[in-house]
Amino acid sequence: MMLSQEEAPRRSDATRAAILEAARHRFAADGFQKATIRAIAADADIDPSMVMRYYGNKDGLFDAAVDVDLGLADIADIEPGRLGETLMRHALTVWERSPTSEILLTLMRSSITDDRAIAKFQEIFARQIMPAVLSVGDPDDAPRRAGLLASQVLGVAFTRYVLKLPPVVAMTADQLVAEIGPTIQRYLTSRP
Amino acid sequence: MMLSQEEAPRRSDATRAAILEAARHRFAADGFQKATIRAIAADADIDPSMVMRYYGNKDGLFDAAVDVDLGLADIADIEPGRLGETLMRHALTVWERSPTSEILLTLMRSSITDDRAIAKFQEIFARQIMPAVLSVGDPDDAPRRAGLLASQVLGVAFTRYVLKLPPVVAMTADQLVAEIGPTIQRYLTSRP
DNA sequence: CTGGCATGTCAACAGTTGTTGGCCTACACT
DNA sequence: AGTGTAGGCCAACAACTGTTGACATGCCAG
Repeated sequence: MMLSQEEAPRRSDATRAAILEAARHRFAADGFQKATIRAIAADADIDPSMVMRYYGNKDGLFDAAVDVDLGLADIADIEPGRLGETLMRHALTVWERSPTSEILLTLMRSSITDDRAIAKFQEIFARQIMPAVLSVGDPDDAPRRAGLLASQVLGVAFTRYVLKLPPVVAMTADQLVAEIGPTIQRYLTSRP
Repeated sequence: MMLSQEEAPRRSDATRAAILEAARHRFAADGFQKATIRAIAADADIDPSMVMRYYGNKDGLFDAAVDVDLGLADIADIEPGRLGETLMRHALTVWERSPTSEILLTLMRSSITDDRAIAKFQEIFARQIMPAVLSVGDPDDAPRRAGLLASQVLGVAFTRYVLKLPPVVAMTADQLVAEIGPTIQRYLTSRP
């Protein structure tokens, strides 16, 4: 009995999910190259060939594992004067909450070595960050402001979660919001 | 006849240098994992076993290839009011001039996947950036200010040279200095 | 000239990788 | 109950990896 033309629940859904979760962990910890299908399969407690069956190849698995929603849809509702502060706090939350943080770490760790990850990052920038910035301030100037925003937010993420520079790690979320929030605010509202 | 106890010029110096240059290129382009000794040797037009002979193993080659001077020694000479502007321009220069830029790109591309690169980055931060920041402003507060500085400068490098986000790539050096210089200035002179 | 030694080449090793095909098992439908 | 099929496991493949050792070459000191 076919329930629907698509999205039919499969008996293997649990396995698929286990693979995906293990993949996210491994990719986040090791990056695309270093994360092996064998290790992912071992974490998920299944056979490596299962990964191939369900996701085709390693690239397919990566694409499936890396899909993220930054939650920037309703940026327009934020009080304009508190944009920087609010966005910075939101960024820290997103970066410190699984599974989103694992996906972002995965992309960062892999972008270093793989065009796949760079492409995905650019897609996230174009499809989530740019539209959000478009909804505040001068639309024509949105790319420049979005670029500046990304340079600061990703810089914090890189130094705090990848390089783990001691002073950046030591700062609390409140401190980071207080220090960097104003920067974000200035970038978002600056004129060309 | 032994000329000296160390640093004697060797007949293989040219080969060693060729290996190092090829290694820098490959590491910068591919990161530590993806860059293979065979590829590096092919670029340098020598046998892979030569790499092993002169640098021990892949780790040794990486250590030898990744050694950088950010040129921050005389930061104290900069006019205090123009610190941010001057440092931002200096950073862009360093990141766009070989071979320093290649080394930094190498570290960034590899830090994603390898603890070696992270350790080297932390060393550069501790030995070059921290001392520089120590020489301006309150020494007790230097780590925090250096951390903020690094988060913004590395963020620009990451979005401009690794992710190549179009708006960040499109900006000229002058534009970046004008936009981001004030941020650096504020971070360097801020109070805790 | 002749020996030794640094330099370089060649081939092969052992391990790991992504990937594939064959086979067994157990569920779901008639 | 019987059967087709999806789910899962095992073993193996070919390619590639870092690394090693044996052998050739040519420079330089004696």
